[in-house]
Amino acid sequence: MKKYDHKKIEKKWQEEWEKQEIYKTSDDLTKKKFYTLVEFPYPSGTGVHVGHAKGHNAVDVYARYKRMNGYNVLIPMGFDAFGLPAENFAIKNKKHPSEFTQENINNFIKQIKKFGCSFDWSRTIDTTDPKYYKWTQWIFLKLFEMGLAYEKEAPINWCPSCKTGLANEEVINGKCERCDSNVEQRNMKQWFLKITEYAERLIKDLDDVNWPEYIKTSQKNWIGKSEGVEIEFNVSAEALAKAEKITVFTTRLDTIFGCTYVVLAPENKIIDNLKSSITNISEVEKYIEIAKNKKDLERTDLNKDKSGVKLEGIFAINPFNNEKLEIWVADYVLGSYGTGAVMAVPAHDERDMEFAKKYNLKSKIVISKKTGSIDSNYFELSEDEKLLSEMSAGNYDGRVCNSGKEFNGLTSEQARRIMLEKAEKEGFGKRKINYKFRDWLFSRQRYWGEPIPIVHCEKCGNVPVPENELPLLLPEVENYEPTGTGDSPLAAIDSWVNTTCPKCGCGAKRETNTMPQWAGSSWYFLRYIDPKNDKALASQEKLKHFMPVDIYFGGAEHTTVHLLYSRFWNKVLYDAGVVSVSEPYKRRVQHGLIAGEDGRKMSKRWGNVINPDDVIEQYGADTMRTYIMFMGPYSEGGIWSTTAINGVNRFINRVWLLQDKEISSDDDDKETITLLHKTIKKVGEDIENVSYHTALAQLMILLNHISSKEKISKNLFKTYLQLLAPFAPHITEEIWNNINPNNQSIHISTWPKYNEELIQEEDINFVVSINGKMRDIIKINKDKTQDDILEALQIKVDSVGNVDVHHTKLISYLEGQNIKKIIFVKNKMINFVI
RNA sequence: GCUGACGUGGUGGAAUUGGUAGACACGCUGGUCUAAGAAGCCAGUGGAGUAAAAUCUGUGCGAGUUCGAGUCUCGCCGUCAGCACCA
Repeated sequence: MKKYDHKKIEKKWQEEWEKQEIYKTSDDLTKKKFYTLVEFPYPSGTGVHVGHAKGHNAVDVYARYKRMNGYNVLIPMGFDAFGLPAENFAIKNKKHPSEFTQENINNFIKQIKKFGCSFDWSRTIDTTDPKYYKWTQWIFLKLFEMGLAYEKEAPINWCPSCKTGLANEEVINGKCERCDSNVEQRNMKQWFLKITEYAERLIKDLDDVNWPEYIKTSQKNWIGKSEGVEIEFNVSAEALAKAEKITVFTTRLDTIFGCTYVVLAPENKIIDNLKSSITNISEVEKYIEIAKNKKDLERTDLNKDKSGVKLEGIFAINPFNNEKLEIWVADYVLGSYGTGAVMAVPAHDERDMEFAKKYNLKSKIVISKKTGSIDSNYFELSEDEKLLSEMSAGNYDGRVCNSGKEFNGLTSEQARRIMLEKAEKEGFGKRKINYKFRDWLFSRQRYWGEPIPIVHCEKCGNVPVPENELPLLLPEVENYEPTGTGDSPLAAIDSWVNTTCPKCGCGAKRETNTMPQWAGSSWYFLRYIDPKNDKALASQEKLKHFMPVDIYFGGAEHTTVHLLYSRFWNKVLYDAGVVSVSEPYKRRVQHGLIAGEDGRKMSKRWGNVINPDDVIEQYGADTMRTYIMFMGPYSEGGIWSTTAINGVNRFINRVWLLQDKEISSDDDDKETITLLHKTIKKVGEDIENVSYHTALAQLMILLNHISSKEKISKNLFKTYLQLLAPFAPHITEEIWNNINPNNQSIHISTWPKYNEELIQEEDINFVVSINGKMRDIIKINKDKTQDDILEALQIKVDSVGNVDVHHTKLISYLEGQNIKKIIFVKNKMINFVI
């Protein structure tokens, strides 16, 4: 047999498959569908990297397996092409970003095609194509119409280097996700999407999807649901024009009798209302000014010393016991969460404790571990430091004490319920749910994004661009550079900005901000279903048929960004009656990063980047695909190894050499048949579980076995090729055609079935152990009883445990011993306890 | 700090319900082929021990449950990921 020439053969089949259109998804809605998806790439100038190869090949293995199982598989590929690199390139080279984008897309297609994946290229999408973003804009109008898109002046995250606003999801540890610059706060009028309105459903519907638990937990943490109570404290002061109240949010109403002061965030507006009564107002204002000037990072640094100022001359009244409480302003309380005010209970909260210690404030224990018998009054914090630090740390539930007859002795949980009832009845408190995450900041001050289809009219306010005027095209602009003033480059094009109001016809101005990069990817999975439709984002019928995505492959970096945003958009479209499922992705599989050979993240800087093109050139796509899938569990990362890929290349070449075997018309021997059926079962199950590395290990075991045979049956050979076909599509197709000339492609052949009866081996390895230690293994027919085994071992045990043994290996262990017990597990083992 | 996951040879990693630990592969060692090398192919490969066996020991550390623990329970130690003053 000639050496396997991967260059020639892979090219030949890639062309042949494209010609025959064997991977084209049928629009026949009577066929059972299977929708496999992988995140679409951003077409960067540097081309594809091994991360793409990992995700694309993984989805392809799954798709090929499902296709061979008779499904009409949808496996599309497209490009998420709006974004800063193209824009930065445009700024530098004074060229339109679309030129650069198009070049990169073409290059990506060329490179990805070399992987040999079964993507249906006729469905390719590009988020920057006006025919595509027409529908991105259409969805925005839906959001606007439904009251889910609104404009508001608010402090937002601003990246000084990218010169644009950012969503909270794009800020990592106070830094811009893209460029790592420190993010600043700016007060700006911006567009927001009301994702918080969907918070509850975004949490609850996670119960219905097959996702790894850690992603669900991450999303839940990000949303940060917190159930608690808002309580109003009256403010008492000498000279107050009108009655004022401070509302606090707490999840620990059961500790309210332990409240010894109230803290306001520096941003809390109520301070203005109380101004006239605060005797040290200048000191307070000075503190607020300092706090405002602090960067977010400084304020949220846990290690920093807590600071604050007492508001002299005024008090808050605890509505439960009418105690007069000091009021403080301190920047450890966030203005953006809850009510911007908290009740401080130093004995049961670590942060309050730290603050109280610093300023020598009082504390009181109101939750006891035991029965509520602690009966102390206020005491100095220094008195029992150990006890206090124990109680304040974490969520300390126990029994209520020091809280009045009405409540003492209740469990924390009971107290929360009964106290809330009282608060509601007397009108100073109500149940409240807060979420950590914020509405999605949706406007960007950059050029290369979808224009927001809104017109600002002095008379009519914000008016949507009529649907029939979509797409609202990105205008040509002389300068792509962001202005940095908070205006996008679009604002400089007077002819575009000045327009007429679609409602009243008066002169009006266009919105000049663009959408963030996340917009196009928030719904792309819907467009693949019907990519050429110009009447709707996709036809209702097709959406109903193909949604949801059955399995979605991608990277771990999208856990709380893309995955959350796209779930939100899908739900909005579900509510709008556009899509028929409320969760877009039934199953999610995430993979870890492949690191360079030196163990570091692949980067030009380290010179450790592996380029898929080079790997394919050297070994072929089949070897690359198989190697990446064999590296280890798919969800884990891994370290690239040029020696390990050699091993896989050997495996592929040994498959090629199977053609040297004589093909026999006889059946294979029993052992081979058993192993074959075991392999069919395991490979199928492992692919379903995305445990590709163990499927391949099994295929290697079978190959090792048949390599030792002189002859193999045609059926065995064909089946083997089919099992390997999802991983190594080219070489299997070539051999398949060599042994079955003019047959249809292996990739649309029917996946082999296994016979459960043939898997059962007649002879099994039966373990004999003494006191749990393995001492011998005997080969014996299956389904033997304990007596059969004893007989086979030539062992007799009488009723009092005396043993008569002739089995040579066991004599030294059992002779003269008294058997206390025999444990027998059918078809597995027997254990003598002596 | 909190939450979650995980600790198995020189390396990547296997191991239904607790029942032969280390499958498969890399690497390494020896052999074969070769003028030589590369690539193949054959054999070996957790550690200790032996001429070879036998045997002992072994899944981060320490205890426990069990006839039997990589797997279950508790306590440490370590690694990774997410969150990070959210009251």
